[in-house]
Amino acid sequence: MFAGPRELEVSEMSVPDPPWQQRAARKRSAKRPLDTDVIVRTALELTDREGLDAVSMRRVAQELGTGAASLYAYVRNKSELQELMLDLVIGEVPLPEPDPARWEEQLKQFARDQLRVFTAHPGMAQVVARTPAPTGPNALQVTETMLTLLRGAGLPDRIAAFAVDLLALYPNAIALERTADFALTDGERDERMSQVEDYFAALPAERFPNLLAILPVMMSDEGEERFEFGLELIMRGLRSWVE
Amino acid sequence: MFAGPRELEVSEMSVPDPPWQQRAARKRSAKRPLDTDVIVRTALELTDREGLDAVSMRRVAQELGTGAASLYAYVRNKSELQELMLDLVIGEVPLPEPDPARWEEQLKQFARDQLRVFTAHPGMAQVVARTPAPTGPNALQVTETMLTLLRGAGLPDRIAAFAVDLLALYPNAIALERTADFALTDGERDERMSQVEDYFAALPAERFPNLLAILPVMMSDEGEERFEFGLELIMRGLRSWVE
DNA sequence: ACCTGAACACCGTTCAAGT
DNA sequence: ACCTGAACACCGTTCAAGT
Repeated sequence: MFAGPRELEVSEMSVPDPPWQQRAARKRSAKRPLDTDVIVRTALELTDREGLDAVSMRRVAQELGTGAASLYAYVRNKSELQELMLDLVIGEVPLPEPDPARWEEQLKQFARDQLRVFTAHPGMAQVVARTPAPTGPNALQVTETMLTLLRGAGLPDRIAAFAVDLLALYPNAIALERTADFALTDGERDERMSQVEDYFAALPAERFPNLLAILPVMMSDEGEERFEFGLELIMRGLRSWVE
Repeated sequence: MFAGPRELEVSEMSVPDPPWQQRAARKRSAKRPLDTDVIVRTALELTDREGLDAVSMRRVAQELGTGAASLYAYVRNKSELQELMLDLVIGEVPLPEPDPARWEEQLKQFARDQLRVFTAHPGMAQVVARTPAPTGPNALQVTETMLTLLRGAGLPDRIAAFAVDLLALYPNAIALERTADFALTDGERDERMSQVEDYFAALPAERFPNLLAILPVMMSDEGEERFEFGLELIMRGLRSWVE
């Protein structure tokens, strides 16, 4: 496995090159033989800038000054590359020091951090949705910590096992929603938004009385409150199983 | 808009052609000019057989005996085609006659039906995740009915607005998970499963004590109970907001 | 032993040219 | 007015041929 983001590489700890050497340094790094790590990081940087859909084997190779075929020496296929990217991303979710007394707040914060991290890497939430059970080292560490909190709270093992799934599912589903329109420009987003608003407002009141009654609430811009509502609902549900 | 599945077309109500006329009938139908409806239905049939990833504009056109370019007279682009497919699928979710006394059970059944329908059309859950707010006629009807149940239960409008989102999000996220490995053969699925199991079992006990303690529960095949747990959790959470 | 150009079998979308 | 062949600019992946 490649090094997760919590481990610093030697190169990251050293002093930066002075400006007059940077051109040479870049050239050297371009000529340095590939390895899995640099491929995965390059793919992730491209994701951050242009979204996962723009990350093709060809684009990543181009970014590294080589051809797509060369990547296949280090990565089985595109799907494996995405799973490696995924574990790198999961590694950015901060791990709390489990404090049984604050289990609810710590689990909520976990979910908030997960949402934040996946929103910063547009499209990576799709990879989670496609990956049955993430088994990278960072994913395992996250799961272990969540289980510590859930079992420490006094939840039965069976409930804890279900809950750990649910607590990963929810922020990921929201991240999926929030990064869905990443490819759209702000103008296109606004246009779509006002079109939807007009369309809803024009619905026949006799067929959609509840929808129209609730329209102002649905259209109000409270994405964050909506997410927090879901978290609070999950916590209230979990509390009911604490023995 | 094209006709939803709840409306019968004339052709569907008529008696089937006798066998000796069917070849001619098929030929005629192959020559009949395209329309949006037949394109959407063909795309959905292809999805059911081979999964959404196999549904390209070219494949759909081929199925209809024409070229991809011809589809663009009836459908703006691939994304619009998928949104039309989505509303057709949502139309398969049965609408209950709202009974305020049974709001919890009716909402649960809604979620179960949504999961079932989206599992039957592998990949369509991805389209939901990508579509900010489905606005097709069938989607609107589903939302209206859910809101009737939620408001009828005595939930405040704000909570009802949040809850209707959550109640669509959850079965969809599970459907996404369940249809993720549609492209895999049964053999590949089993192989992956047993690999994951071996991998988990080999983890160092001192670093992952909770994960290992809970492994039997996580590996037990209770996907349905897991889904029902989430439903029950949502209901317990919602109950706490009933005024 | 390692790397890669070129090829294969695909994409979504556009548009000039046909009927 | 309607339809579509061919083209454009892309894909993921393989493999023979090069160094």
